[in-house]
Amino acid sequence: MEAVPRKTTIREVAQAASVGIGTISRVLNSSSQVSRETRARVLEAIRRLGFRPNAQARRILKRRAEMVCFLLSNRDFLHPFHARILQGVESYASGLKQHVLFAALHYSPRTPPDRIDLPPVLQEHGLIDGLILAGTIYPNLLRRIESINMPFVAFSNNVVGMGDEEQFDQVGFDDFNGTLHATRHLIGKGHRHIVFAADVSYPWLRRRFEGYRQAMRENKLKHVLITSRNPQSFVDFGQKSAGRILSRQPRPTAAVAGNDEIAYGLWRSLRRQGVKVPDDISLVGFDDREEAVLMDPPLSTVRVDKEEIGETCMKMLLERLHHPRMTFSQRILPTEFVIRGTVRQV
Amino acid sequence: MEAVPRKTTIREVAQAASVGIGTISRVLNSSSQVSRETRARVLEAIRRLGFRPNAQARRILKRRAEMVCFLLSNRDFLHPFHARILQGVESYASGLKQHVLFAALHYSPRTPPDRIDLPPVLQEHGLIDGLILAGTIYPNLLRRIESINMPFVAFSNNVVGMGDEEQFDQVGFDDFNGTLHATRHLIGKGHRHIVFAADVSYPWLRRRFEGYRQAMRENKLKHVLITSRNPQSFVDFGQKSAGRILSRQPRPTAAVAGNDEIAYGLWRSLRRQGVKVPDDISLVGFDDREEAVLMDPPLSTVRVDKEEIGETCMKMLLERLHHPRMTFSQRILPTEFVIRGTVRQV
DNA sequence: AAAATCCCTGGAACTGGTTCCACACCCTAA
DNA sequence: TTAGGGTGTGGAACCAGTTCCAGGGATTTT
Repeated sequence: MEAVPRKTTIREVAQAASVGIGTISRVLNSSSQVSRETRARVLEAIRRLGFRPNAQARRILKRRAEMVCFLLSNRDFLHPFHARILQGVESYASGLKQHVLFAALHYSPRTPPDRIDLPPVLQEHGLIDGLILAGTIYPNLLRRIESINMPFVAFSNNVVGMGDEEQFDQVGFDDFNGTLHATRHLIGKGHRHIVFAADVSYPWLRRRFEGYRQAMRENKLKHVLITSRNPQSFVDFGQKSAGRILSRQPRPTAAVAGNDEIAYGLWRSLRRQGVKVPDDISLVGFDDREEAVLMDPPLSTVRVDKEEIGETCMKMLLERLHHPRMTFSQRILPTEFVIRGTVRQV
Repeated sequence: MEAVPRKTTIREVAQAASVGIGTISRVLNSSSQVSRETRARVLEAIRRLGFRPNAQARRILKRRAEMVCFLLSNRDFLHPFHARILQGVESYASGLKQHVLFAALHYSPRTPPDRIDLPPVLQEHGLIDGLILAGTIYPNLLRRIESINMPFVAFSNNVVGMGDEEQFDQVGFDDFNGTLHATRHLIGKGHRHIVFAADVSYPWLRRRFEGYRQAMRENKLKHVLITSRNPQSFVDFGQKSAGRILSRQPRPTAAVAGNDEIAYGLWRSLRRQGVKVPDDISLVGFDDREEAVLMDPPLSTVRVDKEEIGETCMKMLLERLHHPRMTFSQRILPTEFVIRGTVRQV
């Protein structure tokens, strides 16, 4: 490897400006203890020599990396949903001169914590100050993170198998109220036979189901859960659910899908069978992914502000770093039902 | 801010193992010059004290950050396309213990280079070794990057307004041959009246148009370029193009869209007007975005291996870092036409 | 006029690693 | 027996910053 050319150091600048090294440091950190003339002379020398302070050296002394890691776990790919969270993290972070590292991790929920092979960023020490966990999170990963004493905040909607006694900083959005309002909207439009389609073994889909059930119960309506066998994906789950919905007597006039992908699968399969959305059946989704607007008609769905989730994660992590002993907090961000074209009045 | 607890240092480990500090360093860097017994004693002390070497300190001496920045410019959001490139960068990088920082930048092509406000990562010095540029790249950004002497590799497909004399490392995929093969495929299926829909003022769409034109020319067919006015987006462009395609005499039997989004808009608008794809008109796209498979029928399109682009960018950047004086290189990755359901035999 | 205070400045000591040189020790060759 | 070579080890010097203390000079207070 070729040698990297040596850069100008603080001592050379000090020499050039005929001041001490301490003064240079004070100018760089805009401490007020420098007279106007000295500051001007130093700044001029800095400009002339093209000096740029070395970030690493400062970090050693500050004991802060001013860097956090966004860790995406168990996703074959950075979906737009998480991409937007990352974007939220980055845009908030960069305003505070904090940097964001991206890393991915694949692990099994059954691997013992100490066997989880963390990405290189987490193996080194002092590289990052904290961690934002996104993707599917199982208890063993949390144990592992705790074992290396790394402060973290988790995007909590995809947390699986965690007991209530678990304590950590988390940011999520309101699954329950999301479907509660969506379902109320359907009921308000005159629908009575409304089904819910999702695999409720996922905790977040279970919470959405409970929101739906609550809305049905408060209107004395019967709730119906539609599932399907061995789906290959959420879209496939939706496709397979369509038949089950149509075969019910009386035929439901509306369906609440556990997420937009299920809604998409449902929509596609219904359309193929000549069932029109929303003329024959109304449909609502959850998440407000990009595909929702692209559907025809565009999907009415529960919007989640992903950027805000990212921003809140970053904010909370910084608080944690400033106050390590602070009690853990949990933030649930509100959702919003967006009315597009897949719900009709009956 | 609360004080961060001091960590064990190499000197404490040296004391505990009754050896010199140099020996600890040698053990850490698995240099062979350490006897078996000494190494064992040191490792034991490291384990007992829970010592983890400070990454920053090493970086100062090595003059390498072992970190690169993935810079996404002028995108309102990290689309799946670029997300996959990032993923490719990260997965290749992490195998080599290199880290990837994510940053976003918005700038105008008309801002003078020295006025471009670079993200914090690039303002600090020594934080990263190099840069991977993705998103839309104008010459002024390159000037700016060059002015801070930061080695970089650009994802070249979205480079705009660059003269041929411009020299820099770039990785791209083959726009020209992509549409060339796609169009040949249509011709092979018996199509004669084939149009191309895109705004060719984008250099990459222009190259795709040229590939299409080449295929038409070599078969002595007339090429037709469809554009539309003031589109709000690529999808909208496609929607607005549908009418123009249908009004042509004789009516085209196939359309090559400049990208999948245009294809999607086209498909949606055609379907609304009762024109069936592929029965009435065949359609091919470009990029193979996630939406392509979701369309109904799924879209035949030109696949681009985004992960490979990312991987190649990272590989090339590392080469550049190892050999700063190496001549610039340009890699064009091949594309592949994937046959799905939007092309029929005529 | 002397003492106290304030502002500004220089630079030694420090951060936590790596590098390199000197040296001790053992083994082999002259 | 002595010279020469290889291996293993200690630790000073270094990297490029920050921190802090001591001290000089100007200004204000006593």
